[in-house]
Amino acid sequence: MARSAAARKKPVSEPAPRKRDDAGGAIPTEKPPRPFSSPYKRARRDRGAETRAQLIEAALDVFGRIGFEGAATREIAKRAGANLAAIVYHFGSKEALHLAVAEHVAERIATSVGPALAAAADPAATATPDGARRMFTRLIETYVEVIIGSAEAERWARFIVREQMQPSGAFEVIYRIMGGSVELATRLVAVVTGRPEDEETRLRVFTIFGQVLVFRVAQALVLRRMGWTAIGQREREEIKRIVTGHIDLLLGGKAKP
Amino acid sequence: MARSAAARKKPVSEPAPRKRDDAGGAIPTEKPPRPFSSPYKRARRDRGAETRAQLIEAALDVFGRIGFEGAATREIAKRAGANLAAIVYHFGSKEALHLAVAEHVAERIATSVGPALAAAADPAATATPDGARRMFTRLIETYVEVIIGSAEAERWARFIVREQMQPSGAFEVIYRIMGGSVELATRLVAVVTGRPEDEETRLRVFTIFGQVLVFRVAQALVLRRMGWTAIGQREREEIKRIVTGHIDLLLGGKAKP
DNA sequence: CATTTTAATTCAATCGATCGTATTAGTTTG
DNA sequence: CAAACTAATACGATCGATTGAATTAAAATG
Repeated sequence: MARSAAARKKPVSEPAPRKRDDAGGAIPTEKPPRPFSSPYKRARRDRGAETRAQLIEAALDVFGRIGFEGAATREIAKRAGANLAAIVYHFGSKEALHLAVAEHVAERIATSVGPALAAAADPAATATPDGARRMFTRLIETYVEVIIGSAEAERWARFIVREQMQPSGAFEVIYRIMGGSVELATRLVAVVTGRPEDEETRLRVFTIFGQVLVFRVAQALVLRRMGWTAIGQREREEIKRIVTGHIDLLLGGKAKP
Repeated sequence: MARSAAARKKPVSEPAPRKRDDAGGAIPTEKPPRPFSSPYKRARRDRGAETRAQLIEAALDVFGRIGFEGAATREIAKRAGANLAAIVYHFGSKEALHLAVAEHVAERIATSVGPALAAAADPAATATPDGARRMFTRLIETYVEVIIGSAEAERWARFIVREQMQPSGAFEVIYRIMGGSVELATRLVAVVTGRPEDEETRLRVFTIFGQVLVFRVAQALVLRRMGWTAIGQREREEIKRIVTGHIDLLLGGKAKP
C-alpha cells in the first residue's frame, strides 16, 4: 500500500550509473566519467554524480574511522554536504552505501596499482628470474607508494583493515583486487626463486607484503618510535630502500644491476 | 540535590581495587588477588571483582570486533552476564571501560611476553651476535604465538590494531608495552648485525614485525588465499618456520646450529 | 551467638538523545 | 510539465546513562 508511491519515485536498487561493466584491467580516470559528449537524448548530465561521489568519499572516511555500526548516516551526509535523504535516494540504504564504498576503493586501488600489475602480468617480462625480480621489486615499490604514500590510501587502509577483522559483504568486493595482486606477486616470486607456487611461496609473499603493511597499520607506533611526525617522501624512500634490500636478500643473491 | 544520594552510593571514578601499584615486570596471576589475608579492618572481600573481570573480557571482544563507537554497552553487559548499570557502577562510563580494557590487555601482554623479554634483556645472553640472534628468534616466535596464536591473543590483536588506526587514550596504555618490545628487539638486531641502532636498524625491525603482523591484520585475505579455515597449530608452525628462516637470511648468514 | 547496621553490589525501569529509515512537499533542470 | 533531486520532518528502535529500590555479606553491636 504505502509502497506504491515510493516505488514510483525512486530509481534505487540500481545503485547508480556509476556502475561499469566489470572493471578488470581498465583504468578509470579520477573524476566520475561523463556519460557521453551530449546527444541530449535521455542522457541528461548526471547531476547526482557529484553528490554520490562526495557521499562515497565521506562514507569511506567515516566507515573507516568509526566502523559500519557506529557510523551515523547523518554525519556522512553532513560531511558530504548532502541531505540525509540523499543516501537512501542514491544507494538505497546504509549497507548499500557501504558496499558502494567498497567498490569505490577497489576501483581506486585498481587504478593505482593497475599499471604495475599489468606490467608484471606480461609474460615476456617475467620469462627470466631476473626479469621477474625486477617486476616484483617494482610492484612492491608501487605498493609502498600506494599504501603508505597517499593520504587517500590512509582511508582505504582503515576501511580495508576493518573488513579484515570483521568481514562483511564488502570484503568480497575488496578481495577481488587484493587477491589478484597477491596471486600475481606469488607467480613472480615463484619464477625468481625457481620454486613452485606452493604453500611456502604463498606464505613468503604475505610476509613481504607485511613488511610494507606494517607501516600503515602500526603507523602510530612507527611514528612515535622513529620520532617522525609523518611519513613523507624521504621516509618513504628509506622504507623502499630497506624493503627492496630485504627482497634481494630473501629471494636469493642479488643479480648484477 | 539529586546528587547527594548518588554521591553516597557509588565508588566510581576510583575504578576499582583492581588497581595495582604500577605493574611493570611483575606477573599478575589470572584470578583477582585477595587484598590481604584478613586483618578484617576495612578489607572486605571484593565481591565485584568477578563482574569487573567478566565485563572487561566481554568488552575486549566487542570493542575489538565492532569498534568503540559501534559497540553497545547492552551487548557487553549481556555477554558478561551482568546488568547494564554494572558498567557505569564499576567503571564510570563506556569510555572508562575502554581504558580499563586497554590496561587489561597491556597487563596480559606483559605476562605473555614478559619471560621472553626478560631473557632478551639479559646482558649475558646478548653479548655475542649468535646469542643475540637466538634471543631475537625466540622473541619473534613468542610474538607469533601471541599475535596469531591463542584465541585470547586474537582478541588483544583486534583491539590493538584498532587503536593503531584510530588512536585514543587507550593507545598510550598499549604503547608502554609495545614500545618497549620494539626497543629491545632493535637492540638485539643491532648486536646481531654489528651495526648501530640507527634509523635503518629500527626500520628493519619494523619490517620483521610486519612479517608476523600481516597474518593478523590481513587474516581474512590470508585464509582465503591459503584455503585455510583457521590458523591452527600446524599453520602457526609453518609461519614460524618461514619467518625465522627470513630472519636468518636478513640478519646475515646463519650460524651453525 | 544472634541481631542489627552498614556499605557494596545488582537490578529493573526509565530518561533524553540519536540512530536508520520513511514520507512528503518543494526545488531544479532538460 | 515531467523527471531528477533536495529539504524538512516524523517515527520507531536503540543508544549511553541515570535512578532508586532490592539484595548481599561483612562489620558492629548486644
